[in-house]
Amino acid sequence: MAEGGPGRATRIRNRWGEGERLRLEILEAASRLLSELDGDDGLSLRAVARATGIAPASVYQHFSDRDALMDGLLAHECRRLAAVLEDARLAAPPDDPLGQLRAQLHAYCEFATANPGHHRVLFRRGPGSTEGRHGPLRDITSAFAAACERCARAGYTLRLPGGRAGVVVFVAAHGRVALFHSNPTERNASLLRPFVEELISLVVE
Amino acid sequence: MAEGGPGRATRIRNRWGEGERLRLEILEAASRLLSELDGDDGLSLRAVARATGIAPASVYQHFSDRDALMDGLLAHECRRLAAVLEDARLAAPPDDPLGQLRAQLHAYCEFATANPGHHRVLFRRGPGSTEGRHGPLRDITSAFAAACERCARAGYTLRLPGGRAGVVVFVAAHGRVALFHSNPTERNASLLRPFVEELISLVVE
DNA sequence: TGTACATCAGTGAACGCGCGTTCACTGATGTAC
DNA sequence: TGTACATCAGTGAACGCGCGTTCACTGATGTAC
Repeated sequence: MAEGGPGRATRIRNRWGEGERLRLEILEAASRLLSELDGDDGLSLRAVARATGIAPASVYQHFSDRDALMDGLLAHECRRLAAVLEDARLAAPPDDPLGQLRAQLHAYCEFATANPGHHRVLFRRGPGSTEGRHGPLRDITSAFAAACERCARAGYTLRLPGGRAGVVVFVAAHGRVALFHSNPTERNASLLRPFVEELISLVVE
Repeated sequence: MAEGGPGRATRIRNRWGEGERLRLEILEAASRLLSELDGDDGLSLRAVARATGIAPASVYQHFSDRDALMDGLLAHECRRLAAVLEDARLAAPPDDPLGQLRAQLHAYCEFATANPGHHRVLFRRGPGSTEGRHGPLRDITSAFAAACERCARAGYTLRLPGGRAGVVVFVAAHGRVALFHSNPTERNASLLRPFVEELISLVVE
């Protein structure tokens, strides 16, 4: 073993024909690592390999280089966040679109504050190549825009046209989260809920 | 010379008793480097030394280690941003507090979009030690809160109490800037002005 | 059934690189006597 | 005035480290005949 020290998990190799499983194992290990790191510094290819319990060279069977690994991780985290938002919407009453918007905003803030590393990976500048690679932004903003349009159809009066209210409210929550992460004195998750309520009060009625 | 290659500027050493000058030269070189890097990756102690035109070891005469250098750079950039905001306020008519608020918001966005690296350094998680080290946040938010309170005193009706309007408006602009930096499709500075106007329209009157 | 070969999942060791940091030093400029 | 010494600004070379990446390999499992 190249590195058998602490942190190197023991692992039984996948069976013949099941090598593709390792790809997901790597992404899940990287995701786990992000939770422990609370930031994305130190998220090296070698660290991911250690967390997965494999040799660094083995990563190259599934990702052509470090950038490809990070792109894969970005896509993985995009799916996770999209699921969180969809779950929040489904958990709110189906006939309460404002409640759904509120629930999704709170879910976003909770995800972002509880998972600093994941949030960082989702919203950071990617490695050069714009090709075929895009963050979670388009899906998220359109989700919030749609939520606001449902509110408008249900009779709420919004103070911005079309989906703009949703965009503004999400962007503002994103800004609050960014400050939560960047400033030690702002790292208090209980301040996020009232902030979100303020935002909603600005935009609706 | 340890590294005489390209990037190493020629430099005449400071005169006897003027060694303190180098401290500022280092910070200014680091700041210049941030402009070229448009991000804070690659902002190593050695890269700063190269940009300053000195040997890496010489940095240690003014900063005890890399973290101290970064703290010094943070303070340096805080002063720059504070000056930008103050200049914007002074450039607006003294009897137009709403114009001052608007000017400061636009100035913030312009600084942040034109200086990605500087913005990143200002709003990122610092090196562990919270002691004696704080970002520009407190000064900025209180500046915007004060701007909003001036508006209220001048007769404008704000839809949030006290300085909250200023805080919300700044946080939302910060969120918009963060997306500008994180998402290639959002890197269009001309979209920031209408966004700021939307924010102001939400909060005032 | 046996056996030669192909394919698979993954490894171990090495490479060159830039990094942060240390340490003894160099040469110029000041000061004490 | 000269001279020994102290202080100053800054250097050069080396250290150990973790990194991304490459390459020939190993051992197990499948397949063709």
